[in-house]
Parts: sequence; C-alpha cells; structure tokens
Amino acid sequence: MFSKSCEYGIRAMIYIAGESLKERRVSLKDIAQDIDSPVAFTAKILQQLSRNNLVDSVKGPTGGFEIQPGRMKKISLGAIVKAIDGDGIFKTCGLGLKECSEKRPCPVHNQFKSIRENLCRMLDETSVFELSQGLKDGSTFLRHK
Amino acid sequence: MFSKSCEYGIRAMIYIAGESLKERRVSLKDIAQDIDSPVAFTAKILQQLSRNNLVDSVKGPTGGFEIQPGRMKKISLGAIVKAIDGDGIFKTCGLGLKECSEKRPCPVHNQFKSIRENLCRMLDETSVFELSQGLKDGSTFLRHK
DNA sequence: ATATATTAAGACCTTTTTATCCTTTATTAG
DNA sequence: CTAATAAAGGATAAAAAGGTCTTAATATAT
Repeated sequence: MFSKSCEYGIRAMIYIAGESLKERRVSLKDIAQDIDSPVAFTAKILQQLSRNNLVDSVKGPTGGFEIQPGRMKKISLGAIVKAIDGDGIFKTCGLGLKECSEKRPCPVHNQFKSIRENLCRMLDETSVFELSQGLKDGSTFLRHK
Repeated sequence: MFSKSCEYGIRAMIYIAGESLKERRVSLKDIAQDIDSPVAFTAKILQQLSRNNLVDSVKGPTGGFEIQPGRMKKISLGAIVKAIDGDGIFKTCGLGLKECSEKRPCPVHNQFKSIRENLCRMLDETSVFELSQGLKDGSTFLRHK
C-alpha cells in the first residue's frame, strides 16, 4: 500500500505528536527506538517531513522534533502520504495505464473507484492528533512488544 | 497498490480471456503488444500464472496462452494478485508492524479495516470473465491509443 | 568562547524489483 | 524425420527502494 518510508514517516509523526502533547520534544534516537525503525533512514524521512512543514525540527542540545498541538489536528494522514509517496495512490490507474479516465477507463476502473474514494476520504479526514489519542490511552501501539 | 508485475499480469489475463472467448489462442508477442508491456518480462509473469494454473500455455507452432471459458468465471482478480504479489495486501499491517491485530492494533488499524474489507471483497468477487466483457463491448481499454 | 549535542545533507552501499538475453524443451507442419 | 515455432528456464543487467556513514551546520549549557 505505502512505501516503507511512508510507513516509518506515519509512525514517526504519530509518535512525535503524542510526545508533543506531553510537552516533550523528541530526538531522532528516541523516535527510531520507540517506533522500531532504522535510525539513519528515519532521519532522512524526518528531513523530508520537516521540509514539508509537517514537523518542526530544532538543532543542538535539547533539540529534536516536535509538532505544535494546534497544527496536529490539521495534519492529515493524507498529507504525510503525499509528502513522502507523492499522490500516486490518490490518482494513478490501478493497472498502471498512462491513459485511464472516465472517458477511457481500464477494465478495473469502476471497481477501484469506490475503494479509492473511501481510502482518500479516510486519509483526508484522519488527523495525526486523532491517531495520537489511541497511543495515549493505551489502545493502540507503534511497535511490537 | 500492486507491483508492476501484478499490473501486467492482470492486464494479460483479461486480454487472454477476451481472446479465448473468441476461440483465439494468443502468443506472448501478441499479448505484450496489445497490453503494451515488455515482452520478456511479460513472459516471466505468464510463467508464474501458468504454474499457478491461472492460464494454460501450449508450446510449439500455433501455441500460446489461453483460458478455458469455463474457468474464467471462477478466476478472481484476487487470485491473480495472490499468485503474483502474495497475500500481503490482504493481511499486512498498513504501517508495516510485525505485530498488529485486533488485540494489539496499530494506530490506523481500525481506519484501514473497512477499506481493506472492501478491497478484499471486490478482488474476490470480480472475475476475469466479467472484466473481459468491457473490452469486448468497447467500454474499457487495456492500453493507450 | 568552547565543548557538546543534535539535526541537515550528501555520498555511498545493499537489496529488491523490473527488465533483457540466451539456451533448452516441447509441439506442429510439411 | 526435420525444420520451424513457441513457451520455459536460467543468467545477467539496470533501475528503484531501502538503508548506512561521514561531514557540516546549528544551537545549548557551562
């Protein structure tokens, strides 16, 4: 569904949001540790998210990553996916055709349509804030035991 | 969503089905040409589909690929996807967690659940026969103009 | 000011996916 | 039986994704 980068990116964002709500800025090391992702690779992904203004980064001692509580309700899953994987999943033909539209649909165009609409709506409506709540109340998890 | 292999595989199956309904056995060359895919790569994918008994192959002059009309109503999109990409898309955690279940869900587990259910149902219920009909009546297409 | 902690950036390596090419095997027509 | 045709299979190559490492830039505390 998503690339590995995107999976790590989403996990990182949810984690950072959760910590930011506790007024804690988190370091790369903490993030990688707590979401069980490769450190250096996660750094790259965070750079990308930072450049897209989805997360704030601060250098130096006591530095790290954080998300303004105000912003995290406005950041959707879809925005993260778009920043990392691009908008292919929102638009591209399910069978990889260059030319696929209502006017010249591929054989699975209509079958995929409603599924994609549901997916897009969900990605768009689900905020990082919302997802961080499950972590907080212990009902969801970002890594194995 | 799917790998390139899987996209070509699905396109090839729909094409072969359509031709088989006209009692035409098709060669690799014809397939690659008509679905606009790389010939040698398509050959590999067809081997895979053939080993999985999703398509019949015949060697030698007048040989090629075909699907028994009786079988093509029983072959679902999902069976093709499973043969080529495995069943990851049906099962794997959306955030790539090893451990993700109802008992220990990832933060997006519930959001993804209904979407995945819809996708699985669609893949399972849509047959190659059905998809070949659109081609036949000219309402769908397997390649660009 | 300096030493230290931390992210940013770019070069590099590894694995997987995508794709090609060549040889072998099977089948058919003549 | 032979020549020709077509898929099967294996080796190889190229491109993309996944991942590491080293150095630079920046901020903090003392």
